[in-house]
Amino acid sequence: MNSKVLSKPFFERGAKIVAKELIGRRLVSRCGGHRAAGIIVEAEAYLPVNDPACHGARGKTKSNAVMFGPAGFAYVYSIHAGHCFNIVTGNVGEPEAVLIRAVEPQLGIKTLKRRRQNDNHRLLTTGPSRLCQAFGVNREQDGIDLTVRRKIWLEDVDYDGEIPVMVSPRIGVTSGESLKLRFVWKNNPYVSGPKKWRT
DNA sequence: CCACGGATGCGCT
DNA sequence: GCGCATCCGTGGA
Repeated sequence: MNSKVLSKPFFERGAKIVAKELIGRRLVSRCGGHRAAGIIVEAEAYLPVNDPACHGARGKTKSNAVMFGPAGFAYVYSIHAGHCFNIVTGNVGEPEAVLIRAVEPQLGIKTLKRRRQNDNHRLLTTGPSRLCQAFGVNREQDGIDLTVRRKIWLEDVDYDGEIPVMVSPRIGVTSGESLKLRFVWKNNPYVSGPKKWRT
């Protein structure tokens, strides 16, 4: 067991730097009694100030309350016909988070395929809603602690060289489009979005 | 109670 | 690349 769980101090920083540094780390899920893991290849930052796309921008509500709490907790919300998985960052009282948009499947492929009812490897965890479905994440995980090995957690991963990270505008946001807050593992096949924002 | 829209996904062209 | 199915939280009546 040489894998290190990412702890509070890692997340108690700005969403932008956390999003960038999460590229290449490992996401592990034990939700639903089955183990699944993947390498994060795409993440977006949502900022506490000057970011109209952030859910916390128009104040605290029952469903986004976790965003205003301490870092290192899960903020899960439903959208369209699925869910999105976020990690709260920064200070208490300031709504900021990192949205995990895609991972490269690593462990529990059979589980991922069954939950997704799809054999296409690229469609298992590419996109925030697909990722949640594959990893068994739903609103029941809203507010859980991500810094302990319980339901979901994140682990450090060792690499020989630098990870090639590319920056782009965020996907699907209708406000704050000019902000370059999306980070991807350059040329990784499991990154979502238009090709010009993957390479 | 009901209308509305969104950090989406799928199927079809 | 594009249209539309789908669904739940939110806010106004």
